[in-house]
Amino acid sequence: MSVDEAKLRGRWEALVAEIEAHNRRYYIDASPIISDRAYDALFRELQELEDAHPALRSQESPTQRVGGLPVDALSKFTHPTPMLSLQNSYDEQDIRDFDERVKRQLDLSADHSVRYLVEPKLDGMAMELIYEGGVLAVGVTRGDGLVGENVTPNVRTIRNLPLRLVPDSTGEQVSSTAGSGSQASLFAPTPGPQTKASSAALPTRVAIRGEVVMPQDSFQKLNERRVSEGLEPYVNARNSTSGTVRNLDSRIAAAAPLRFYAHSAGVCEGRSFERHSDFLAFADAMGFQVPAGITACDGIDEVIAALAAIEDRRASYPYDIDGAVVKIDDHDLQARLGFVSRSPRWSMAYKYAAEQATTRLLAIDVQVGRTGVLTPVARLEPVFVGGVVVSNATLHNRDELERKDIRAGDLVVVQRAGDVIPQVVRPLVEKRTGTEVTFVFPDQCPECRAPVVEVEDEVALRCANEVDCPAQTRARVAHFASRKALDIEGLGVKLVAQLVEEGLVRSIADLYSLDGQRTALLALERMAETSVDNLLAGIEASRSAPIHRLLFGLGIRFVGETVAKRLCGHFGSWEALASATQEELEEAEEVGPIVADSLRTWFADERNQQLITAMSDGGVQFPDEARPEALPAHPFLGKSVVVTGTLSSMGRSEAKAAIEARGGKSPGSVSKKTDYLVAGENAGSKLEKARKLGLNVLSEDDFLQLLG
DNA sequence: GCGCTACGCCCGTAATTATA
DNA sequence: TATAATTACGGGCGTAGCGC
Repeated sequence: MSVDEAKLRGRWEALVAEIEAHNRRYYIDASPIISDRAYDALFRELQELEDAHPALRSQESPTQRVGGLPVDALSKFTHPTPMLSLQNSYDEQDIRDFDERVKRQLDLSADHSVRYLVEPKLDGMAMELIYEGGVLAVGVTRGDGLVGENVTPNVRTIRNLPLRLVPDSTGEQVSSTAGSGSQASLFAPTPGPQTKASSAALPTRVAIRGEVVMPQDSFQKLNERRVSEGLEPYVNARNSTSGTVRNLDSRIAAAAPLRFYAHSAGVCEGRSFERHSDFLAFADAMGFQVPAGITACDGIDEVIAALAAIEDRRASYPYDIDGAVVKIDDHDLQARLGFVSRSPRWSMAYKYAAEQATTRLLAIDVQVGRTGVLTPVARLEPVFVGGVVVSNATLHNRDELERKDIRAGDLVVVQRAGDVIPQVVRPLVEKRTGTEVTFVFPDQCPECRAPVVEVEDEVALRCANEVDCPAQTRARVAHFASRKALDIEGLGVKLVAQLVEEGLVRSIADLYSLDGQRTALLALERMAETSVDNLLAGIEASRSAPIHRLLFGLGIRFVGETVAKRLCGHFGSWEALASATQEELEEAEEVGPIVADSLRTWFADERNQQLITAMSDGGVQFPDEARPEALPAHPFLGKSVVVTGTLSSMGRSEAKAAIEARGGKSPGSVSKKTDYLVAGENAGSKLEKARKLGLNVLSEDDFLQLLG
């Protein structure tokens, strides 16, 4: 590098650092120390410098916050570690139950005080930001929790997040958000972790998770602007946020008042935290905005007080909140509690009661689902509640309908449960006029007129015509094509309905012979060359889908996403699964007699065997499956690791848990299927047997090393 | 009995493509 | 070129029933 270049680079660095520092003061601390004009001058100088010397421009420059050229499409991005959701609670008792469960699982006495953090729960869009070498590399939406969408260009335009991690040298001036009011900040009484955080090393790779929101006042201004430009105002902030973040033109995102608030970490390499509060202090020190009002609590009584305090101050926050989150602060305790399927055991969301409204129930319709279940649906006089206009709501089933005594013509109370799903709470019986009509559940399928059957001890009523009912076929095919199943792009409910209506598709297998039906496809409504190509490409891509998606997509009763993964992980191949006996099926985790019976019955049915053959003939590959995809690669993934003898560093059940957490199994005895034997002190016959079988024997040290 | 999964359902927004 | 239709995706719940 020449002297001149070094000088330019130095000036660039200085400008970037200064502008970002001002950004932080303006957007996070709300205490700017220079005028807008002075700021603009700095910004212009940086832009001119970069225009004159494009080599200087990089993605961490504040000039990148104004948005760049539109992209063609959003790409998928796999989260380094899955983004889970939280278990919900709705009242004090739920929270106390949570505390008791935590103590029981941790073997703590009932009077022990666990240290919790209580944080406001922002109502926006979940986001993961991945920083590599301290620079923002990727922003990704939650998606299905495993794979989200890469929205990096849009995320870069969010003003109150750092494009690169810079330890905060000013030290004490943190987390003084506008609207924080009198509530003590988490960081104020405990300055300890924060100095520690800013002095320690930057992680080499870290995923910062949080929520993207539009503050209420900015949202209103945005709408005023839209109205003055002759555009329709947006209906609510959350959906606008979602739409903006997923916009293909990042200049749109740059013009929108998006803000990011950090709340937790995903993957974190090269840095660890003892407590969640340490992480929050670290995030704060690195230039992230952390929601105001986070409170550390000793014991559940303080938690309940903190929840009440946040609810009292709900209206004073600059953004919408829909509840609060309770987390165990200590990371060791978190690790000991672990996870259930999609949510951690060490955290709980506390959700506020939903806003309610009154409206007229116009009619009750019946829908037929893919399993033939008949579901009554309320058609409502449209009413604005909880930020949206509600006109439909599920009534679940006949029993529910009778229990609530809901009649067509009733005035009813409606809410959005959890602020999302419309729900009919109750009828206003006192407002009845006598013209309301009690709903009589049909005894024929509303779609195909087949008889409706009732199974003893089951609430649901079903259409008996499993094979030919068009409603069931439509729902089955749509389910097969849906995101969590085969994820066939371009095949939505409307197109499925057309395909079924025209007789082009009578079963899932027919999808795989559509290649030869171009002419027929082109004749369908709204289908021209492009759409047909897209559809066929989507179907082609699904031919090599992993078998757990296929299994889930088939819609076998009791086999959902989770169980399908378990089964495929357990059996490894389609053939093994299809030929498994009742007993073999029950050996798989989470599979009991009912699920096993459902599977065996399904595979034994000749029509289903023909279906599989037809799919296979249509080019579906049914590839073998090595491992559940949710877990990161690890030597124990999919392996059977037996522990014997006494380990000095942990108990046997802990060792088993550690193995299982990494995707392995830990049965009690050695067989030729065993991959590793961990031999502790005083190992006996199992060690002998393992040696005889020539298995891998690990010492405790080897084991700990492999655990990582 | 508790905890968890399966299943079904809803609304708003942006993008995309067909069609008028 | 403008409009309409369709898809995808973001936001999760309530209820039933299985597994442990």
